[in-house]
Amino acid sequence: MKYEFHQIEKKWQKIWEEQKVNAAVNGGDKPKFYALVEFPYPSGDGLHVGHPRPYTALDIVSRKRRMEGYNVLFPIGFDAFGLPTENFAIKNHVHPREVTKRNIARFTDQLKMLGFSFDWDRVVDTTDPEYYKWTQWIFLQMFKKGLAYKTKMPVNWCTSCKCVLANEEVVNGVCERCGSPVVRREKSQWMLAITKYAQRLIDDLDDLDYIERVKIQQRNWIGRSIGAEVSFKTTAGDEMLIFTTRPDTMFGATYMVMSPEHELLKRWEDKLTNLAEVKAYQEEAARKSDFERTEMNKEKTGVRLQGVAAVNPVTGEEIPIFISDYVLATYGTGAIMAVPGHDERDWEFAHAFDLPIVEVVQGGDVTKEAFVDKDENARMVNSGFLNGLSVKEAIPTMIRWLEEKGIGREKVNFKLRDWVFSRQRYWGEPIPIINCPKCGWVPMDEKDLPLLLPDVKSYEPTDTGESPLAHMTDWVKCTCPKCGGSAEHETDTMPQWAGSSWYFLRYMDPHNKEALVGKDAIDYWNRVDWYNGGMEHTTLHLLYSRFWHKFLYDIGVVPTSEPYAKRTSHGMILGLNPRNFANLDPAEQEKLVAEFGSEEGAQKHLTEKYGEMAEHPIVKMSKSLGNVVNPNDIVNQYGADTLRLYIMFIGDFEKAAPWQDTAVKGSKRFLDRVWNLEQKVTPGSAYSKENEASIHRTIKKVSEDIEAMKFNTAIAALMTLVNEFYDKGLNKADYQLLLKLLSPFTPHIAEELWEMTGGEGLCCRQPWPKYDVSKMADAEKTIAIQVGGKLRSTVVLPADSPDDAVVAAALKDPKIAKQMEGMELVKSIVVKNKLVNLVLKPKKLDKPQE
RNA sequence: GCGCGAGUGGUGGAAUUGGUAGACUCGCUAGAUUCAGGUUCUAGUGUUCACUUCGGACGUGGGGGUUCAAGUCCCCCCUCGCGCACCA
Repeated sequence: MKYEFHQIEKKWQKIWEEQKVNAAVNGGDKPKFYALVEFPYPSGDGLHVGHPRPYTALDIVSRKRRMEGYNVLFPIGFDAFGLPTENFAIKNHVHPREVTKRNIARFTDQLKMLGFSFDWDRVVDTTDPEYYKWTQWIFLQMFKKGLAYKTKMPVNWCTSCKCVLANEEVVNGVCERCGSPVVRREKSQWMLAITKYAQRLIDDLDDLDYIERVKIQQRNWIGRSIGAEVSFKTTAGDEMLIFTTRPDTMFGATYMVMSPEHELLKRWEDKLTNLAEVKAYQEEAARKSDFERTEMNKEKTGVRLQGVAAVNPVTGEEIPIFISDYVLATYGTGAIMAVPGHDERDWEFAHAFDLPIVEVVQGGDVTKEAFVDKDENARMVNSGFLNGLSVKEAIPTMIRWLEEKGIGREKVNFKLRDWVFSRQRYWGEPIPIINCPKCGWVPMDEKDLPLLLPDVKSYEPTDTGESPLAHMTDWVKCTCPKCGGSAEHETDTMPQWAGSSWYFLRYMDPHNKEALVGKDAIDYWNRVDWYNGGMEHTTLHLLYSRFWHKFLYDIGVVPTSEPYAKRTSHGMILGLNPRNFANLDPAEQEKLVAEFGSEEGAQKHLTEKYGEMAEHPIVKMSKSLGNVVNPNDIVNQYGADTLRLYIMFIGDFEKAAPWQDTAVKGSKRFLDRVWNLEQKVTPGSAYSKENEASIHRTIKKVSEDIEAMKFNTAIAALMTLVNEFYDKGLNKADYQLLLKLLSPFTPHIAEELWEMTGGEGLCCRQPWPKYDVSKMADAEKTIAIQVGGKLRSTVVLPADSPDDAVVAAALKDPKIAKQMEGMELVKSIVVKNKLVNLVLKPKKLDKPQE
């Protein structure tokens, strides 16, 4: 019989669905396990081969857990609000809802085709009013607690999406999504006060089982620094507040700098004698995009304020104030004390403007460069009452002094900014807030939720920055819930990150009409046990959802302050670059070499033709390069099991890996061999003697590797086992063991062969095999014999042979005997069951050789 | 610049309480089977010298070091990827 994967896969997918083998139950005696993968954005392109990598990984874990007796919740859903759908809808004159429906249907088919063991009765769709009702509800709770507020502020404006972006969505000054330039605009926006949770978001990372690089990235993003806030008197009469991490260096503060946007500047207008110059600089700074402002190695520019100066509180000296765009309005207080001796930027600025540089910490040469080491043991100089103290002592001494004088205090500062939460687009959750001319911003009544998205004729974004909803006068007009007067709905919508910030809770209780999640359900499932997702979400979705969860914890909705016990991350699937010489077909290569003289010449030609990108043999998959792999094609050609196997075998799960079409057939070949192996099976209800040790070793290896996400080596171990079965023969018990181990990876073929060999019930419902360490060891061991650390021979000995027996056997070995000629044994090292190393030295000759 | 990670055959990648480097694939070579096939099987495949045999030398980005023994530990250097980036 042939391995007819198409039929087999359809057959078992149907049976699993009918028998609901993957349904999670809310409650029961089994231990619970909640495995989560990031739900997809249902794009018009359908699934690409990147999707199945994390899905297959947690599918394997989930299937193994079920076999181990867990009640497993492994759900899937769709994060379906967002710009691509809206843009597609605009271009093709279809309603985004229709587009979304079609895309979800397509994704569902594709996901089912791959045999993932999702519980399809728990599918969540963020654009479903029954779902976004609760997204809106959470927003209302945040509003009521003062965590959601509207404020006028400079925002990131994407010139192409015509929409504001959160800081997290701006990458190198361009839009994370479309790559267009981002400019600064003054706009009134809804904000979420994530900064109020900054401390907890950092501290609580310590107890979580996240891979380290995720923790590090979140810590860096939140960016906590400890220092002091100090107010400096000015000659204008008011005070200038600054933040510094180096209060110890205050005696070295020879000037001040504030950002061009600083609010004090407005108040000082009548005192500034060079106001025109100041204004010109402000305008110049405002015109620059984020990218221009943050370009590295930038020359320091600025303007000295004439007419106002500050007073250094420790030295009592009057020092000048500058404005410069190297000081950011959005960090700290938007102003700094400049210590050019001990800060690189200040040093550069001081040099450019010929300002005095004072050394206050010993250890460098401040005439040559800033000495920035925060060496705790370095001594203070030129620092009045701090002189002679170490940096370590000087910091608290200075803070105490500032507190006594009432002009400063210890202060923790964060890089994290509040979250810009409104978008001027159509396809998102409407913000359930009403603008009343009398009462201001008023929350909608909870019982009026969901606030439905209206059907609009045109959802094109506008250049004015107004939401498309603003044109829907009927929808906009409403009555104020507070005073009953006429009022207006907020017309901005929520960002795409809103719906995904709590979706994992909805899976626990997806059909609940009374609450976002029922108490029984949340008490039972508690939180996600294992969450796998992309590194690109570390400072976006992962951070946002932790924030929302902490809020929900604070208002008593969820029982845990953290949503995910464990977080792992997969590497990207890359593609071969068809424009790189190495990836051309041989005929093409030959032709180019003939034409350009050499491979280097040929590559140079390709680089000239296509640009620098052609230099890289492995690149991201992209439509424009035509190297995108569609999982449907692989399934059609080889079957879902082969795709699943290959995508897990491709390499280290956490690292990026290039898709190679030719390598896929190795996985197919393996499954063919598993299939054909059935012909060789002899009767037997216990593991055969000759395979027993290998079987126990393989069970251990596969079990442990799945937990460690080392799927590639787990599969290699299974391949080795199959190779051994071909060599040594196998019985039915051996074969069925193989099928059980294979079942999480390639469930369809495992199920079919299980049935063919007369296995009872379903393979996926068998208990996960156990291993016995005492049965893993071979009776005989191959011992390596080294001389001076170099392998010279091997010898086969009974397991656990005593050291002296090993040495004796080694010395008897003919190859070793040859090595021993003219030498004597100095010492020998034996590593049990592994090797013996003989250390030799030349024999002293008793009599001269003839 | 700072942080994190990584450099191993023709290729994807194994192997770190230091203990036989290259498991398991792809590719390639030879043979067999089939013979229109992207089929299957057997043997081989790090480089190199010897090649009649035994075998020898070298080999994990480069250079030092520790050790009976180093891909693994220590010091210096180079390259690449990712993240952050004037954060006071």
